[in-house]
Amino acid sequence: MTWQPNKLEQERLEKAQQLSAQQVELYPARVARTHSANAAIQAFEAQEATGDTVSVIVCGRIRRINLKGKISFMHIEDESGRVQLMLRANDLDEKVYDLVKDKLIDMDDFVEAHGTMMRTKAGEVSVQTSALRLLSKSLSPLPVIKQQVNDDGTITEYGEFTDKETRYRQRYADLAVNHEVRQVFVKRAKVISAMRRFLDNEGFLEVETPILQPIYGGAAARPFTTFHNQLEQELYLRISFELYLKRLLVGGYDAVYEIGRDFRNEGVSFKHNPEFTQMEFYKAYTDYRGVMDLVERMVESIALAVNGTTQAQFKGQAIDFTAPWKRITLRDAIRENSGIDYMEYRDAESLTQALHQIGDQVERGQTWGKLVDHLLSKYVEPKLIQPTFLLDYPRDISPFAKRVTYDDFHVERFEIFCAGMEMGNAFTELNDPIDQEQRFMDMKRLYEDEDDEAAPLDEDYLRAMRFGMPPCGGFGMGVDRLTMLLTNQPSIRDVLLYPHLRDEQQ
RNA sequence: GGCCUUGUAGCGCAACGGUAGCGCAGCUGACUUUUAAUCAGUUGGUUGAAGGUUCGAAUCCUUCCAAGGUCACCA
Repeated sequence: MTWQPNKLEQERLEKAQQLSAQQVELYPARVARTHSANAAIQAFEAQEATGDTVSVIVCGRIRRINLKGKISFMHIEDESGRVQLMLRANDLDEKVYDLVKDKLIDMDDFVEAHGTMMRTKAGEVSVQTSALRLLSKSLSPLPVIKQQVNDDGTITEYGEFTDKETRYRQRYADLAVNHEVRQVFVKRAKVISAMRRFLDNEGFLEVETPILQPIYGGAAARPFTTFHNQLEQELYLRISFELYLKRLLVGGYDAVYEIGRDFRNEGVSFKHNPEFTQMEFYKAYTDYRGVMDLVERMVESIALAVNGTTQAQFKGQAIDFTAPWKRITLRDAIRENSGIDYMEYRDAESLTQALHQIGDQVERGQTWGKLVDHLLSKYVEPKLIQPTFLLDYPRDISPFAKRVTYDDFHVERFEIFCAGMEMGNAFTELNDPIDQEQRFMDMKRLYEDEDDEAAPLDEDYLRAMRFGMPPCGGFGMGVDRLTMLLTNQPSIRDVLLYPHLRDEQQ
């Protein structure tokens, strides 16, 4: 794609040429910043009473220009915020002031300003600028957003850059212009660091396991496939970390976790992206009830670190992460919300009929497990707004979980739901290698019945388990979705810097 | 993949089938404490793409492209 400058860009190219003709360096290498914008203002406010001079060199992108003849004002912005430059013809080299007056230095350029801090008549702390230097010439203008600071300190913005496609494709422009978008990704970083801090403090060891895997597993999803040329080996991008992490418990670690990227070759939606960030942990000598307590505390501590409160607003709903969260069995939740007790219909045929009786036209030929899952996602999931543990899932949709003690149909598994979304999944991990092998076989048969691609059987995982795996609980959580909740962003794309989009067409 | 909605100047938006317009930005000029600065003037368009209907299409029809939403798929 070759660049076709539009009219505005053409004008800027001409300005760049004029600057070069005047021996002004467009992209100098050396910078001499002493203060961030915010630090400069703070330093002045700290000294204001004594009247001492505060000399600064500040750098940033020009976000506002107000030319007023022989005096001009600019706002420059760095990551810390904005600071105003007051530029007087008297204070500056004449040639430099002309660059400003002739608009050869204009909006979106990066500049370096030398000067002393002062307060203007209108009361704004500013840099009385004695020298101004271009740091980087902007050839493509950013969308213009004007800001008005209200009496109560809030900021009203005029002009918008809202087209979602352009914002996602050109995230750099989105970030440069939309301050609140920058804030979202600051919070995202805090989510991850708070999560890591919590787990480290709980004695977990952070590990890294392969992304390129010869056998994918740990979830039911289609993988992305790739190929290693030299080894002539087909490889898959991981769909979960589960099986590799649990092998480490065989190796003798008591508690491990990983935060990283999973890849699933499935549909894209407001809560699905082909690559997404997952956290999984596994902890020996506990079970899914122990995991519940841990997860409640973890999410509480993350919410506090990110927002200073365990309350959150998401899509206009108030969400309260304060522990303890509601706990209800899947069976009860489905019975309460659909009127169907799936334990009264223990095969696919009769459960399908029961669904038809309540007016649900599910297709015939689905497995019993899938029908239960359908009941969950259609009748229960949308109603679970506050964080809720749904416990005890049917065995044949949960191949890695240990049986409950009270019957043969259910396993010790929970999922967390919040704001109508699945947020996490946990088991009392199955550590019986004979039972595990049987479950793999059962799953394989189920998938073959459905003419679906069978999940490959991971012999090495069974080999590991045969050495003995301690009883343990495991947990996985979508970091992107948690970030959505804590930043009140309605789509996963809004918490991913570079969400997946189709190829840009010429 | 199905259905619904959208696509007009750099950005945000108007225009009944009848001359494509407004605000901001841009450009020219004025202004030494402005802050959505103000004032005067002014440039900018193959209306997402390609066909079709019509005397006449941004507007109606068809196909395609892209995005958003929704459903399906997604333990």
